[in-house]
Amino acid sequence: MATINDVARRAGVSTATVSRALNGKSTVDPALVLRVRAAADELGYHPNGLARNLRRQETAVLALIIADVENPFFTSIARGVEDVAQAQGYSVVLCNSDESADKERRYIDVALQERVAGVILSPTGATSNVERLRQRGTPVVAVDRPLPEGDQVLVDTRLAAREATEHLVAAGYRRIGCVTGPAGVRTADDRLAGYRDAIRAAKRPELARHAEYRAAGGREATLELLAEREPPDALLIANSAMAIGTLEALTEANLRLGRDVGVVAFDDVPWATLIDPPLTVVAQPAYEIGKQAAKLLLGRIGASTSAPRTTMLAARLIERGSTVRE
Amino acid sequence: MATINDVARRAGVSTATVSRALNGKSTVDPALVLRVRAAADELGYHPNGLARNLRRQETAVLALIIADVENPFFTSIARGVEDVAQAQGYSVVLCNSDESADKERRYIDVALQERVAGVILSPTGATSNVERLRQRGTPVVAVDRPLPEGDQVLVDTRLAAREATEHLVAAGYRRIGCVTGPAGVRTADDRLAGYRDAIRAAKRPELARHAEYRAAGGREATLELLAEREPPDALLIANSAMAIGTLEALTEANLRLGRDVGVVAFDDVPWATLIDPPLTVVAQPAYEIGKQAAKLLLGRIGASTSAPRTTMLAARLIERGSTVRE
DNA sequence: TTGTAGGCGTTATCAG
DNA sequence: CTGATAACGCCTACAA
Repeated sequence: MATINDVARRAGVSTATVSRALNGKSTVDPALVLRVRAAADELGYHPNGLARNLRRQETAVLALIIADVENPFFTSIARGVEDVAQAQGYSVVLCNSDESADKERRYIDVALQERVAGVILSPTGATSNVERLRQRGTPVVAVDRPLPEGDQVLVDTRLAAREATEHLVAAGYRRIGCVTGPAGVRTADDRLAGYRDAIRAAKRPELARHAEYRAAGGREATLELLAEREPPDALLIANSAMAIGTLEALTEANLRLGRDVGVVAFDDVPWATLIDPPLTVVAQPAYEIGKQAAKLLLGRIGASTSAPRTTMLAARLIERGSTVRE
Repeated sequence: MATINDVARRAGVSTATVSRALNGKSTVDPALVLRVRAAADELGYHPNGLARNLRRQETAVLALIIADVENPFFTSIARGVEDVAQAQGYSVVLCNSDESADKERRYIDVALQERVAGVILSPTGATSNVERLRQRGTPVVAVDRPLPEGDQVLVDTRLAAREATEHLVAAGYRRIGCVTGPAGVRTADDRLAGYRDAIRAAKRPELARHAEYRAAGGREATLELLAEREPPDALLIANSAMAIGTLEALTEANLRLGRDVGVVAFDDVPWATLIDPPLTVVAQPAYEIGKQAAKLLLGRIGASTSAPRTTMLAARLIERGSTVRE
């Protein structure tokens, strides 16, 4: 495998000149630049990034640690991050923590060892993981879920849940239930809190269940609620994967969407308009979250630290047929 | 930032001993191991992966370059790769080539520079990109699309398209159309070829369109076909994103799925059973593709080269209501 | 403008 | 069993 030495020998110059020529330093004789380039091409030379980074003490790589690669919400964030990072010459390494604090810790260790320039993550909640990054001085930005005293890009999800519930009240539903994610996951707790805010203000009974952020979780929680003595006639569902389970459950129970049971779900998915009636959703600006987080992170890299910054984005309720009673 | 030297000094031993102790070499006095560990903890020492890899001339990192992070087919592959890689102590770096040969080249350059242990990719078709990896001796495995004379894990997508089309014929549809991906993308061409195989055998008219592998592409191609003087009464759609566009187009045109226009789409998506009638699909074993590819790649790493291997997996037609005429 | 040489942090080799 | 030392490949003062 060709090294800078081989190129230098072949071009009849020193390694210093090769380095300068290939890195576009202006102080090199154009004729030499040509000779070096030719030699490099002939040898199929690719600079060794490991050596380069070791020397420079920096890597143009960002780590993005998300809770679920199969969740469109997170892949949208990924694209936002990627687009901004690419434009600035950074690569993005995508890691899947799978909602597990342990996997998160492992990936943070990798990030630490590989000396990435910065980390964006949706924290599982184990703050000790993030603490290690901070100790080392690696910039961190949290997305989707808060990070105490850290940079973060969030959605006001409690407010969004409250508005979505108020919408159900206004649409004439009387017994409104909520299926949210696992207790302890901050977005799940916040959405539940927002639901409660609205329910109490409207003086309605509370009907809530925690479940895994997956279709199976949504399905079971929904079936449980439907089996109550006084079942709900509307549901707020905390993410799109769970919504799939909920819709399955309603079909099984022979309940008509909208007419029998109104449904609002978090996250605007491409298939929301394909079902009948179309699904009312709380659209989160996922791509924008990714962009903002990447910008914030890149701003932190190589800059002196300053006070933590929180960017709060708004979600948007998109009313469709699934919350129309008649 | 603490280095191995700091730890050595603090523990009162040499750097060599620190290295041996932390890497679990058996030939170290247990008492020293304890002292070293303590010193490392106190200093918050994380070994520098760059230096380590530079020294060892190897990295426990795989690059996975896929055409679209937002396509569930590819994220499923990613999980398959990840699960196998994790179990063997490898990390996976996910890169999004976005169906662009240029981005693909850039990511391959990064992989080359960072000296990853191996690469898994869905080739865009520009074989020159892969050639660079080969020259350097970096193992490569192609997924989803073929790589001339290389290791690959593929689905017999031509056969699958043929069977899906035959299913439409058997279901009683008469004018069967096809919406496939961009010309030049191998899966798109193969699915079109499979469609043609069946159409010719059945002596039916051919009605095909190429489009982008996205909802907008599917929508437009479908509208075009529907605007023909003799429009199709059934469609084979080459991926799930395009299927969304197709279903939108049918709704706009007031055509009932199944009864008026039968539809089969590639890739089994979670929402396939939520629409009415449920969508007939060609299910590809995406997770399995990822697993097989990772196993194949890991087998190549550090092993002597041998003849290229092709693993061909089968897709499975799942018949649902969207291909029932009455 | 070019070359020489030292060092980034680690691990492997070779003595002791 | 432990320690000194030489690389790994690159970049960048400093010197010429």
